[in-house]
Amino acid sequence: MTDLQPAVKAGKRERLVDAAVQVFYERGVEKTTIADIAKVADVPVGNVYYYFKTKDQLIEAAVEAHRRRLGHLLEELDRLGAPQERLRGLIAGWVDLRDQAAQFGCPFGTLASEMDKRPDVLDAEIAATMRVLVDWSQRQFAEMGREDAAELGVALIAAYQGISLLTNTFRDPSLMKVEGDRLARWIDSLAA
Amino acid sequence: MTDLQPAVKAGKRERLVDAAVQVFYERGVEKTTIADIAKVADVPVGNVYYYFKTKDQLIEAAVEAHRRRLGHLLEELDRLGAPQERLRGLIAGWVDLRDQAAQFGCPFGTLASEMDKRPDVLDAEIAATMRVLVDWSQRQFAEMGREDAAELGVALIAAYQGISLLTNTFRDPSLMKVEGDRLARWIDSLAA
DNA sequence: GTCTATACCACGATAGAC
DNA sequence: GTCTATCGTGGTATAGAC
Repeated sequence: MTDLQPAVKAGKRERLVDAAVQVFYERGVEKTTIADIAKVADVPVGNVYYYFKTKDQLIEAAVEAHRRRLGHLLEELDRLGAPQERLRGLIAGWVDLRDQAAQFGCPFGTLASEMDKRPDVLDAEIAATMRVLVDWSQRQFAEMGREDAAELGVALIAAYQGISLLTNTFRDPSLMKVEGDRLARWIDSLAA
Repeated sequence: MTDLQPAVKAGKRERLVDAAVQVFYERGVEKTTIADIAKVADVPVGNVYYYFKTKDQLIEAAVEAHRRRLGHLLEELDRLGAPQERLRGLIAGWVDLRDQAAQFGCPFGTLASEMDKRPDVLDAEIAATMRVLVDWSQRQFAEMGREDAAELGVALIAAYQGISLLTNTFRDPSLMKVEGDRLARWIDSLAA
């Protein structure tokens, strides 16, 4: 927050956010208690409230963490040469995490879905984070010379969110693999 | 359950299930209280427990209701002539409900997503219901002569689940419309 | 800044009168 | 079968000692 915080404080706060991201993902936000997060972060329960006054603030911090993580991933992908390669790189990352998806779904999509039902948390933060991903995809399609880049970007992210849900519902990681291969072929077929 | 129940009893039970389906959808399962459902169904709170001993039983009844509703929808679509027409009919239904999707997401997808986080409820029921939809889609693609019907059926339902999530996250019904049109064109392009 | 003990409340579920 | 009143549990949040 402000400058020059003692290292210990920064460490605890960070551990709490990391724990929140993890436990929200695995157990769901509604079923997660502050005590669950405190335990994983190895911080006494009451002390959590020194860093986050409410559970909602912890959720917001978790969303922020997702946004940062996503930003870094896309920076990595931007180093790849052609837009097709970057898109295929994104898909490859999804397929790599297919076992996780089968267990818990998409780390951010499940959060977005749950947060829609929680009116007090700012949807704006969730939507903005999802938009980072959609915008990036649309930019790649545009660089490929596609006039319909806008709808293709949406379609790609939707395909991922949807196959994450099905992979999770059927607990079958191979669904993600098959769909990833199909999407990669589709992208190659779109080259202008 | 057993035969020859008085009409009044059947009426109340049915009202409770209808209310559960509606409120679970709009407010989310975790945030919904028995009192919420009782109120919408116009049944006194304590009386709910005469029909359903636990909240989980109410959830199971709601899933069952989704399965029945889905079964009827697919029967309707089966009356249409060609498999392409049936698939386009399915998509048209999704697009018609785009405003609802923007508000609350896919009625069944959001439930499936939430139930993954609730270990006590039988996933089997959820997966079986989703499978009805996937199987039906795969059958249509197979009738169109596609060898890859299995992956196309999964891809179609995933596309719908994903665009429902994005439509909801961005609160923008037009996303569903644009993706629906794209999917319809895609299906036509697949005709053997 | 750290941690324990606890206030307070909401919800699921039950007891028992009618 | 119907309904009211209430219990018990568990979770968020706080008070206040250290």
